Amino acid sequence: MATPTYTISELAREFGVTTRTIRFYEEKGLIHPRREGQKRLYSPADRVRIKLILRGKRIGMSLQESVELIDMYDPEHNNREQLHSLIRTVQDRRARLLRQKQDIEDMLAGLDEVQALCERGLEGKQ
Amino acid sequence: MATPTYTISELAREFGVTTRTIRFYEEKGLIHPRREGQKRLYSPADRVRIKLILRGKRIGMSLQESVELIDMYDPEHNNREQLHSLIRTVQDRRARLLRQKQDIEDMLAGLDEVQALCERGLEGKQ
DNA sequence: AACGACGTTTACGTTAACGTAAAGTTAATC
DNA sequence: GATTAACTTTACGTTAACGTAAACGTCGTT
Repeated sequence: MATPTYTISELAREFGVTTRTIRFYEEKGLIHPRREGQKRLYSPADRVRIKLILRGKRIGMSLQESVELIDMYDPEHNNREQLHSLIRTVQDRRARLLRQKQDIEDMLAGLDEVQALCERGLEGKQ
Repeated sequence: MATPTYTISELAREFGVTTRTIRFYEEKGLIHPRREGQKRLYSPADRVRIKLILRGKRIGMSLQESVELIDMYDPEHNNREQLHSLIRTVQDRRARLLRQKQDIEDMLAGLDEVQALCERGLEGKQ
C-alpha cells in the first residue's frame, strides 16, 4: 500500500487549527508539502512535523524554537565540532525543560491546595 | 522588624526583566504597588505575584491566564455555586498542566535519543 | 551648581502568530 | 451549466507583550 497522504483541511481538522495556520507554517519555512497541481499534499512526515510544532507551542516554545529542536534529529552534522556543539544545545534544552517541568509540578501542587480549600469550604454548607 | 520592601530596579534585577516589564504589569492591573511620593514600593506580596507571573510565562501562559490562576488562591468566593465552579476550573487547569508535563517528558526522551546518537557519532571519530 | 544614578510619565514602534476578507481556480454534483 | 465545496493567492488587520525614545523630577555627591 502506498504511504498515506493528507489534504490541508484534514490536517487542520485533526489538529484543531485553521488551514491558514498550516499555510503560515509553510510560509515560514517550517514545512514543505509537495504539490499536486495547485493543491498541497502532505506526507506523514509533514504531518509529524506539524504535530511536533504544536506540541512545542503548548509549552510556550516559539515556532522557531520548535523547528530548531525538531531539526536536531536529522544528522546534517558530521564532524566532531558540530556534534559537540549539538550536545551542548541539547543540554541547554534539557535544562530549560526540566525547569518548566518543575514549574508545572509546583503549579499542580498549588491546584491541589486550592481544591482542598474548596472542599473544606463546601463541607460547612452541605 | 518591618516587612521588607523593594524598589522597581531591585526586582527587575532579581528576576532578569526590565523595569518597563514591571510597570507594564502594573498598567495591565496585575500588581498594585503602593507609592512613596512618586516612587513605587513593592511589598513581598507584590514580589511573589511577579514571580508567579513569570513562572506562568515560562510554560507558555499568557499574563491573563497567570493572573487568573494566581487569583484562585484568595477566597472571594463564598457560596456553593462559586466553589463548585472554581473546582471545575481547577480541574481544567490540572488537565492542561498534565498534558504539558507529558509533552515535556516526551521532548526530554527525544533529547536523550539525540544525545545518544551524537555520542555514537563521536566514538567513530575518537 | 553640575553630574550621575535612579525614578517618573507619555507615546509611538516592533515582533510573532496568526485572523480575515477579497477574488480567483478546480472538481464533483445537481 | 450552475452550484457547491475545497482549494489557491494576495494583502491588510489584530493582539499580546513588551522595546525604545523623549522629557522631566529627585536625590546624593563632587
